[in-house]
Amino acid sequence: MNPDVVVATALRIVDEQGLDALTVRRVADEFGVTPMALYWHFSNKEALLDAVGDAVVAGLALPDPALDLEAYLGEAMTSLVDVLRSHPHATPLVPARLLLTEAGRELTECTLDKLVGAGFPIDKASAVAHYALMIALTLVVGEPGAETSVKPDERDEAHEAKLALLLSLSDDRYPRLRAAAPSMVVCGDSDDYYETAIEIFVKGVMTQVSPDSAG
Amino acid sequence: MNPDVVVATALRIVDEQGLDALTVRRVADEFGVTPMALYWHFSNKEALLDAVGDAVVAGLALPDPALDLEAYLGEAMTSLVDVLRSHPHATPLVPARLLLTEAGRELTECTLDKLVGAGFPIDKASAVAHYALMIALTLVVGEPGAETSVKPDERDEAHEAKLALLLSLSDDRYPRLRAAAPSMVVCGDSDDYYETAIEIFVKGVMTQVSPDSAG
DNA sequence: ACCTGAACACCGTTCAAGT
DNA sequence: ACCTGAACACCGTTCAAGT
Repeated sequence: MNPDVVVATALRIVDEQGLDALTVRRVADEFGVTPMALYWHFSNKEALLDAVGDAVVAGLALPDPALDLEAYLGEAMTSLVDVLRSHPHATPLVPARLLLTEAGRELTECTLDKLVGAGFPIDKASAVAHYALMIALTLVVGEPGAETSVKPDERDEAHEAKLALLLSLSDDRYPRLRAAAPSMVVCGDSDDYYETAIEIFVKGVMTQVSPDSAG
Repeated sequence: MNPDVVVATALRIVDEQGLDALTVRRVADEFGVTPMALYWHFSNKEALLDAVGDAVVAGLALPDPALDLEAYLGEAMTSLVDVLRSHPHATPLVPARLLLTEAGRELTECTLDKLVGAGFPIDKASAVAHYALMIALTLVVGEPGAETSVKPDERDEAHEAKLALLLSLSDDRYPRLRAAAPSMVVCGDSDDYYETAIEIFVKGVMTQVSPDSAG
């Protein structure tokens, strides 16, 4: 038992049973050990959670730095989304750790550089980079049909209940809502869901590039 | 003691001390009553949280339905952001309740209608409406300097620590990150932060409008 | 260096009992 | 109809003690 295997085990628990299922006692059980044993390796639960977040961020792929702003921003967000989708339940741990992890810093630095290079003042570049991270985050946590806030075993019932509720609405007052009900409950194509959101955001950012600064 | 005053008290606790501070026992104390007394009015804690979420959504202002897509979408997001900013710590309770509350349904229905009217297929309209909600949400929860995940009394230290850490980075490897450090830790102008994000998203959505469907 | 055992101050919640 | 009291199964964590 060492910090690395503890983190790996903790991440596995989170992946399988959600963030709430990660308790000090649960991890200890996994090693056939007293809860207090973990406090030798981690000063407290928060430190363990931080390490789990770091482990997720470490899986981040870095886009080619030679890409231009539009392409880089799209790749950066895709890269973020991909790593978060591989551990959706651990996603809430990531934002606090991104800038404390090598890969996250690298990605942010390069994103900022592309934005500044395109004429964004540093404050606005900073805001845009922040938006990009938060949107990637929220897309994963809020993916219709894959909500991390609902436990896996309760998902199907929750979806049916939500669908039934939307379909029970008055067709006079809420025709669009009723028509959209199935796609609000579970998204038809996950990849499409992410691609579309990223495209919208990236295109939106490009509308903010001042015309007189093309280099 | 009735459900309404319990919800109001719960919301006040959340506003003042964060979501984690909302415990059944804490609310009971506020009324000088046993924790179990609350179970007469709410079947469990989740039901209380739902009611708090509903109370927040009830404060939602509805934009003028006569606006066109671009204006309406901007107003809708601004409206969402405004109501969430008035209870930032309660924000995580909102997404699950939006479609279960009159005001939320109204806003979503009208947003979908504008999108469909502009030529979006219903599935894509549904996705875009979902993005808009989630982005409003994440902007509030993740506002630099106002993170709801950090307790009010620990915020200033947390900011200083984060700033110091960013500034301690190598200027050779992370020049942009260092330059952006102050604006990453706390955002200079909150209103600007929200306005910019909304503008980017709305402009991005407008790039998706197919040119042959202007009515 | 690494782990145990007992204890503490918290949780949400059930169930029977009071008025 | 509305609330209490005692109890249960959980939390994270401290502190002293073991090997």
